[in-house]
Amino acid sequence: MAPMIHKILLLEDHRDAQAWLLHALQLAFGPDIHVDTVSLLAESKKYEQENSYDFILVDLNVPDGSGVDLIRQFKVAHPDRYCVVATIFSDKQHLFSALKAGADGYILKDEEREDIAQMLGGILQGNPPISASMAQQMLRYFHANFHDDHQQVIALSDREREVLTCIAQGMSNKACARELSISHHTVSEYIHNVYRKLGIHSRAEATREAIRRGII
Amino acid sequence: MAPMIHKILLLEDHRDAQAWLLHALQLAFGPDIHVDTVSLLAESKKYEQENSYDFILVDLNVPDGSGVDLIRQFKVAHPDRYCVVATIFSDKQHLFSALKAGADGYILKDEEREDIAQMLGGILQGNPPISASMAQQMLRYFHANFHDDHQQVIALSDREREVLTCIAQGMSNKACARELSISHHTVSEYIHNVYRKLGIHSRAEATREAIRRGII
DNA sequence: TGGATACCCCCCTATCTAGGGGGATTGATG
DNA sequence: CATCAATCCCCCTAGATAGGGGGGTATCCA
Repeated sequence: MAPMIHKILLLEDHRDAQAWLLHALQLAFGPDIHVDTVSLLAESKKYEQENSYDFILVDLNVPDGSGVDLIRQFKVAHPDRYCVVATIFSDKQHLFSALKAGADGYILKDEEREDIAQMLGGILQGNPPISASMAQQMLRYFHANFHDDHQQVIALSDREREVLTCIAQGMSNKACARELSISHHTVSEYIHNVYRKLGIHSRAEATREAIRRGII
Repeated sequence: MAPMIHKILLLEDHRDAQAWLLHALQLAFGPDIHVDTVSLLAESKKYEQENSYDFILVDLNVPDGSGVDLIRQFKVAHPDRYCVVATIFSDKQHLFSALKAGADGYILKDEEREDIAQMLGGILQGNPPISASMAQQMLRYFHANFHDDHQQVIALSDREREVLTCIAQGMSNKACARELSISHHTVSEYIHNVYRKLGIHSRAEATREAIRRGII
């Protein structure tokens, strides 16, 4: 990852927040960093293309779009450089769309400036700058699947699992039969068994189950 | 969440690590905590059932099984109490299986004792105790899907997306028609369009696409 | 000897898939 | 203003497929 952070792009449309975040950046990375501050998404994407930033700090709601677009552009071009969100949005939609776009951190602007600076600086030691409540959200994401996961897994036979794998990938019964070198009547029967065991009644549900079980 | 932490269960089979973690717990939560220390999974599960702990600190590899089982048991019984992993395993398999089981934190034992204590204590302020490299793993998990996600998303019309949502959940064309209050012939045409746009040919594939796109 | 598993065959009907039509409504563009 | 493209809605037919029911044989293992 980036060993030093000098050249920084800050996307933030509020004057006050600009100054506030700039100060936090200086606290985090020292006084002689170079920070380009822009207020609009379009502007930021242009700057990003024409310069080579070590680090970008991004607000999500800017007047002409979402900072997520900048994150995406930056991370496609520089997957190994850092990109952190600073926002007031604490909902999981904003969080996860930013993370999916490639954000390496997600800070809420209602924190103390010193805390923000410390979190930002931590990135150089490999410590992702993530506000406590956002880290909780991420944990909850993993906890969410756990109920489904550990309840008694209905056992499928090898053949049934193979058939399920095939049809969940969109194969027809005949294709599945060819694949497994059995008759399509037999395939049909296995599917019947799988449906009965899993309590489902259609291929779409079978696909969902297969994905949920990690079979495909 | 738990306002105070008094009664703690520590599952850890190494003598040295027991003392080390006990000390970290005292640094984090004060000297007058009560800590039951056990070395075996079976023992820990028994203790957990017979007592009411505010907090459990769990090693993953104990001689008679995996600490994940204790986490699961504890979190099923007390979803609102804290459970943190302390381990030497830094791979994502161990991490994610612990998180799925319900872990609220994941600490690597090669950290400084003061850092461990600080992370543990942070839980009372809602700050999940997660070692830096493990937090990075979690981030990478979300980044992983981003390539699929941002490649040009084939646009579906509102109606097409609604229909896709229905059939991806396993509804028949007729059920979908009832749901959306349109004729099943129309449903059939929308499905046809969706198939064409997404380059698929079956309901199973439609379900996969719908899941991949986050529609269901 | 029963039960679970794997494999095969036949039947039926309902549904789906893929074509072919026909319109109505928007919004942009010349 | 026309008109063009996109979107949305409806109808029809025909063949393929799926889902549910029945029947059977063979193996392996408790």
